Amino acid sequence: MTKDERLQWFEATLEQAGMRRTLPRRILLRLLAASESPLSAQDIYEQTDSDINLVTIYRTLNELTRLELLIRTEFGEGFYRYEPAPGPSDTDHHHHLVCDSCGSIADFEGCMVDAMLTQTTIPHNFQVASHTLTLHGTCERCQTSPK
Amino acid sequence: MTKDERLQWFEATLEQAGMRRTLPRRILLRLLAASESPLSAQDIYEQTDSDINLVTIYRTLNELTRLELLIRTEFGEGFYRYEPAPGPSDTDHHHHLVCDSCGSIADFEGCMVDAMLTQTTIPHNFQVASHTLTLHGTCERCQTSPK
DNA sequence: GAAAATATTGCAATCGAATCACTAAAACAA
DNA sequence: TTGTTTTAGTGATTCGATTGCAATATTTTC
Repeated sequence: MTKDERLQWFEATLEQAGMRRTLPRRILLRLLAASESPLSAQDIYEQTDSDINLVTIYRTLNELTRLELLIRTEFGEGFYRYEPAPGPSDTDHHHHLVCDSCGSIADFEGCMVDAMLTQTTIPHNFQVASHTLTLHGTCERCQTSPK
Repeated sequence: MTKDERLQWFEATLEQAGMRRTLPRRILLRLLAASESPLSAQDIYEQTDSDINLVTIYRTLNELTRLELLIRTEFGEGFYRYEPAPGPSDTDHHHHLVCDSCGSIADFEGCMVDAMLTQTTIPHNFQVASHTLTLHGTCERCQTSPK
């Protein structure tokens, strides 16, 4: 999914939901799309030099998550982090490697949970819609020089 | 792992850590061990009829988690839930099915993530120590009568 | 393009989960 | 029992996140 495609999808989804295209929403999604790793509300607040009110950031994050334009994940830090959703064609989703030593979060492409699930019996007729997988451990840097 | 084995392991770990065997710790672990699904601090507080101070519950949960006697997980509700750790022989760990409709949390035995990881290249030489997998979707009850 | 309609933002206050500092109490060792 | 150390309880506080309301900005309509 290219950057333009993503933006177009974003605009279309807003339109469809009857929501207005406002500066905070655009700034926020642009920031998230450009980020290497998931951002917290506080991260975004700081990266915008406090131009956008923190309340607006929280509200926007909630709305965009509800529209499934963002994915919200908790990595054991006590707050949520957000990142752009993989898009309607859910072929390229990824998961995360969390370093328990330094807290860094890296992407982990090539998820095979879906393939795995086809060969497994899910109890209670539970209908799986999505999944979250997070690998915890030690990143390369911390293996050589632990903090 | 039987109930007795678990209790023994619990006592031994406390002893080893130089921690004392106190009533709150025993009550708390007994409650968690008896529960079908992960409990929050608030859950425990209510189930003990407020006999144990909430601060003590939080502190105890943190300590037991640090000793790896408990596992802490966030299921998207905004707070943590706790459950007994699978034990030193990490063969029988499980994951969870979270119903996005009613919020129920069920266990999901038979994880094959570890097996999966042996056939996958983890980027950046990341050393995996553990993982968390949560399946979201709709439980049987909510499929027939959605809330 | 200007004005009306209404969605959205910002501010102040608030909530709820979780933590801290401190004192009182309980568990263990001698 | 006595003394030492850990642990529990109390009150205050922090921090992430939410809410009500007035002010503002975006879209719609003329």
